[in-house]
Amino acid sequence: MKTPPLPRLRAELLRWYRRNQRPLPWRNCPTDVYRQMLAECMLQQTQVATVIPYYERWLERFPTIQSLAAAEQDEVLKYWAGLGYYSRARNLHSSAQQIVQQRGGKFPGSAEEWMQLPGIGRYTAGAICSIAQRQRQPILDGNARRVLSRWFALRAQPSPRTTAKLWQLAEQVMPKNNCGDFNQAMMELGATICRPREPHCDTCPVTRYCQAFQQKIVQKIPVKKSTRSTPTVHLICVAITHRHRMLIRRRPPRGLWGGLWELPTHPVSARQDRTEAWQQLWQELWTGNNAQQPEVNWYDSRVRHQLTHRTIELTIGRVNMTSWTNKTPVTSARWIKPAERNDYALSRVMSKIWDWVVL
DNA sequence: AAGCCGGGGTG
DNA sequence: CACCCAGGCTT
Repeated sequence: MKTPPLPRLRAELLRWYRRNQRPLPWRNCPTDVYRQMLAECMLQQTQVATVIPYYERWLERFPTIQSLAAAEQDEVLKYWAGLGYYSRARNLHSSAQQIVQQRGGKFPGSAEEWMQLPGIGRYTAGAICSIAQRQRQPILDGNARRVLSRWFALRAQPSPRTTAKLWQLAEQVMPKNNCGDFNQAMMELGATICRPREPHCDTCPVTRYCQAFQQKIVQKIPVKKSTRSTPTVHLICVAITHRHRMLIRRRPPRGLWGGLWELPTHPVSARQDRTEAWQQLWQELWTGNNAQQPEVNWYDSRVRHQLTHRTIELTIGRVNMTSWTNKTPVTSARWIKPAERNDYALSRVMSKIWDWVVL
């Protein structure tokens, strides 16, 4: 593998970055460790444009790491609701508490220490250290992976070995000083110029040092991994009302939409119909209640929701418990007024269903 | 090494 | 639709 003249490549890239970087909120405060930590966590697998409004709203409610550490998880999830990958919010909350309660509010001082915290992997640790703490640490995200693969014309299949090789390259190309700017420049180039599909090689500042460009194989790099199918999962979701109140339930602390609230759902397994699923859901909500359960009015149309690796198809039902005597369900559930909906963290799809059912 | 975890932007 | 996004964690 040919190595480009690194000093010149670094200089050209940094020059381009200083002139062309996008004005992003977290770039106004590069050495604010809390804000950088927040941004990096929100940006995991999430595009910049999606993050910005969440980032701003979050900082109004949790301006400091102390305020975040002191908050209830419910409140934290509420400000993450809709952003996806909710373990990030739980982990960030937990990390904030560790920093405040166990370290007296003092942030970790090295990448190794950062990686001890939940939700902080090698990328995030490297980003915080290099950008906010001005240390010399490499990063490797989706952008850097693509940029480096092209610079070095790396044709290897995606694999842990390839990832290790790319980390090695990331370490090799980073400059002695200004490592944070260089890392950001690499990501910025990947996001705006060296894009996956239609890279703007005509405006790229470093084509002279790009092996893939020189060999005219930019489009073929990086090698994509084979795509998996997206199976469809069927769920029922039942809006249970009583005296103008809606029954909502907190989902289990881990797993899909962990810790968020929902109108009660239950999977409809193969060779099973919605009525059987409703019976099982009923048992979950009113454990040990053997009385006859009410009939559900099912809507004809279904709600489809696309996730990355699966399609969710929901059958929506409605139950009004007018003359029901045993109105108290399990502790994870509660009756709320429609106006109280904004007090609870709902996933995107549940938000959609709520509007559909309530309005 | 592979699966799980959301939701949105984009061609 | 398909692909990918400033990834991390569990199995």
